[in-house]
Amino acid sequence: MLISTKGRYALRILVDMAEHQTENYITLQEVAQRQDISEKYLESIVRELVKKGIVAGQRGKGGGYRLCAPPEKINVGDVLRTTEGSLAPVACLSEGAAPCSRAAQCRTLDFWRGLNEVIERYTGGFTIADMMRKGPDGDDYII
Amino acid sequence: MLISTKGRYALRILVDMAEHQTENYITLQEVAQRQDISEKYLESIVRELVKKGIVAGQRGKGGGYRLCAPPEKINVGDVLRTTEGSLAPVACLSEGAAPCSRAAQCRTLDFWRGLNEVIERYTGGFTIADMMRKGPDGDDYII
DNA sequence: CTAATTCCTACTATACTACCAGAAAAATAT
DNA sequence: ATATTTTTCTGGTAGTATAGTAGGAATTAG
Repeated sequence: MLISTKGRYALRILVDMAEHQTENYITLQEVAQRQDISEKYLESIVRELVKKGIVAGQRGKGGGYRLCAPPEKINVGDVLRTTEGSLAPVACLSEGAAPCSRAAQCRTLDFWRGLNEVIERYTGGFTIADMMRKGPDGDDYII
Repeated sequence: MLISTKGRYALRILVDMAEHQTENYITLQEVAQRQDISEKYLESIVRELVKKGIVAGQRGKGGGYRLCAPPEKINVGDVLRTTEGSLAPVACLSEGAAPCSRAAQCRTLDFWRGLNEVIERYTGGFTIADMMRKGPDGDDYII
């Protein structure tokens, strides 16, 4: 499994926030309820997004979170790389991985590099805006 | 990480066997030594490849393993799906996964489906023959 | 001051990864 | 028949990662 729930939830959080943007901050409680995800778990995920500068947090009454950029500027590859650490399909292609001593003779390395590129290219070409419901108010169309 | 050592080793085993094919069976000991992988661990991986019909085992003296098809007919996607169970990037796209109750409203599902397809297409377009060294005898070119 | 909210540290249960050990079963050579 | 070589099978284990949970400190608004 390339992507854990952490990465999946991160995207859902960001799409949810993008669809419910106002001038005010959005609280985690709201998001957790709408998305039906444990608030405590969301907290740990959002904190990583804050660290990476994708969302900003504001403490205290009236506080919450807001996106740091418009949804069309938030790259899905960046988000997933934040939560997952790396999107590399194999360990030897992760950034900061120890170089493999067999690399020179490795018959499979080119294959893995190609797969890595395909994944990077696909995820890098998607934004949060691409995932938003394009309807008049962002709500679901219930028949 | 999409692919564990199991999947990576499986490919190395198959390429190794393809490059050292004769009329005889190839023993695990040989492969393990050449690839510098624990023989016991290889055993468990190869057994899965046998079950799937990718290689065939022969017990007893003179026994070992051989490929069931020529390398150009062994699809890398099939091999990896055997060892990894599934190549789906997220759980809800694995074959046999319980259908997600949020699927109808899911903003991210199309993204995941697209990623899944990109991965399937890439891995499905590669064979063991594509990974073999094309030199005269399959050995490494040292200098 | 009080309430609401993020931020931070630490813990836990479960599952998965990457193996290892030992023996049974089968085939071959002598 | 016996010894030898090989796969096949069962059952472990230490370490790491996943998916959370618990509790409280820090900060801000009213």
